[in-house]
Formats: sequence, structure tokens, C-alpha cells
Amino acid sequence: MSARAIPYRPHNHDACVSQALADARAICQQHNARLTPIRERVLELIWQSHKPLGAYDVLGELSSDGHNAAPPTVYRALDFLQQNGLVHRIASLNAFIGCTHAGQSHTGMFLICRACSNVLELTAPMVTSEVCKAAAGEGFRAENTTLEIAGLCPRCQAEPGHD
Amino acid sequence: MSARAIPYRPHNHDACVSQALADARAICQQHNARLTPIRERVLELIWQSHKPLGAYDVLGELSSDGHNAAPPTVYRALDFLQQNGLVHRIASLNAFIGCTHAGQSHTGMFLICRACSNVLELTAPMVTSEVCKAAAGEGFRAENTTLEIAGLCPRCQAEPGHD
DNA sequence: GCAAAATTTGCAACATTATAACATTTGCAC
DNA sequence: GTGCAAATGTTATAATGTTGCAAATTTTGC
Repeated sequence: MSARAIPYRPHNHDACVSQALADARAICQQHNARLTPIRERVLELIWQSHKPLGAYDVLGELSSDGHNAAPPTVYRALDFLQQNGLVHRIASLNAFIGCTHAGQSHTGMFLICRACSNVLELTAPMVTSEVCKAAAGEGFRAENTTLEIAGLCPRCQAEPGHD
Repeated sequence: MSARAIPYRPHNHDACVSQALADARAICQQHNARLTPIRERVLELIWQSHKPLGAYDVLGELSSDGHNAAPPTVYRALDFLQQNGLVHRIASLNAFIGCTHAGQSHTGMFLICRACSNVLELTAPMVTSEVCKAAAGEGFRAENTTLEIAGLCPRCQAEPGHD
């Protein structure tokens, strides 16, 4: 898996999408999980941009496709994709974003720009290790970490209004 | 502000509540903010336990009080309490919990037991500093951090089923 | 005190996000 | 091709959160 583009900066986004889909196919094959057309399509929609997409946004896009979908269709696809580490749910936004570290075991940390909405996923080993240390200090067995940072991305600090 | 009780362990919870209410009164006075009866009552309800309470749970309790409340009443009170640093919203649970560090500027980190639902709020300076470092490394200006750890508290690791 | 202004609350409707329950179809093993 | 498990379709509903405006209360300026 090669270096990732920075979401905040213009880039060849089609490459992001094809990479993500290729990774997904490989990972599902490994897991013996079925990346059905709906699931793949939902993943593709999530990867339309580096902005988190709500379940009902996905639903809307599916409808534009001519697909007669209802909420459970979307939520089931999203559950599947989450199970297989292909998308993350951003709890503070009730929205979903493609995982940029699919296949790597990781604890995601998300930098969410409040101006342009783009999200950068990081793995910050030092953060993870301090979190574990803090939890362990209380005798707590950490299983799942939600770490979401809202703020301003470099681009929006300089000049506002990108999307 | 004295040492805090550990939510996972039995303790004199009335003391938590009165401490929280006393702190709240002091803080609101400082801020020239009005801790009206409704707001105080909502804070008290939130502090019923160390388990996060949903907005509609609060609403239900208000109704049991005989108070004829609608959702906006609760959400407005919760907003006020959040503004003044008296409660936190747990994004991963859509629920609210009393702040155990009211008055101190802090970035909360929450240890959420999936078995007993109790939540411990920590301030972990090393975590905060690593988070800032990681964000800064990307040129990101962090404004607001959501850090929620789900897992098992010490008590529930030993024997399950507490509440 | 008293009227004007600002804040808070009441209230009705509605918007958004997510799930439950059950029927139907599809893919796969044998 | 029969039978089973997984995936999808469909309808309804639950859970969470917001908007907009009117009424009541509190504060402020005088």
C-alpha cells in the first residue's frame, strides 16, 4: 500500500478510489467475505471524497443510481464494511469515511476540518500508547478507542472556504 | 475541589451529587450564567449515577417529576450545561454525563465500561500533549477533542454483571 | 417602581439517524 | 436440483435531535 494523498490538498482522487476498491477486494478475499455489488457500490460512494458521508446521503446516491434502496440496505452495507475495516464511523458526525489504512491493524485518529469537512485519518503510535497507558493506570481494559479531533486544516487556516 | 470517587466502586454517591451541584452554582456565578431550576434539575438527573444518560431519559425523569417537558427543554438545558463545562456529551453513546472536572480547563478522556456502563473521566496530560503533537505534525489546528475508550472496568474484568 | 429589552421556557411540528421484523432472493455445497 | 445459509427487499417504527414562534420570566436602564 503506497503513500496516501492528503485530503486537504487537491489530488488525483480517482486514484484514491481505485486503490480503495482494489484493497477492499483483496481484503474481502482474504477474509472470505463477499464484497457484493451493493457493498462495493456503497464503498465507492463513501470514497467519493474525503468528507464523511451520512448513511442517508449514501441512500440518496443509491436512489439516484436508480436503485430502490431503503435504510437497512445502507446500514447493513456499512456494517459489513466496518466489520472488515474498510470504513470508519465518525461518532461526532454520525457519518462514515473510507479507511485509509485498510488491512493494517490500527487505531484511527481523525482530524476533522470544521471549515472544509475533509478528514485525515492518522495512526499515531505515541498517542495510542499514551492512551493505553492512561487506561491501564486505572486498571481499565481498553478495547475500542474513539479519537476525533475537530479543528482547522492547514489549508483552511490560510484561507477559508474550500470544500 | 477534593479527590473524586471512582465510579466503578460503591461510594457515597450523594456526596458526588451535592459536590457537583455546589460546583455548578459556584461556576455559574463566576460566569454570570443563570442556573435556573430546570437546568439545575437536569444536572441533578445527569448526576443520578456515573452512567451516561440519554436526553430522552432525562426527559422521562422530568415527566415523572410532573414536569410537562418537551425535547427542546432538555436539549437546551444540556446545551447550557455543556457550555458551562458542567456536563459532557459522549458521542459514541449519544448520551450525557456529569463533568468531574468542572471549572478546570481540561480535555476529557472517558473510560466507558461496556459491562456496567459506568464512565470514568480522566485528564491525561500526556495523551493530550501527544494528540496535539500529532495534529501539529499535520499542520492541523486542533480545537476540540473527542476521546472515548470503550472496554472493561477493573470490577467487570474480575466479575461481570455489576451495574 | 416601571417600561423596554433580553433571556428563558412552553409548545407543536418536524428532521435526521438507526433498527426491528419478516418475506424474498441469491449463492453455494452436496 | 435440493437444501441451507447469507444477503437483500420491504414496511414500519424507534431513537435522537432541531426549528420556529409564542408566552412568560428576569434583567436593565431610567
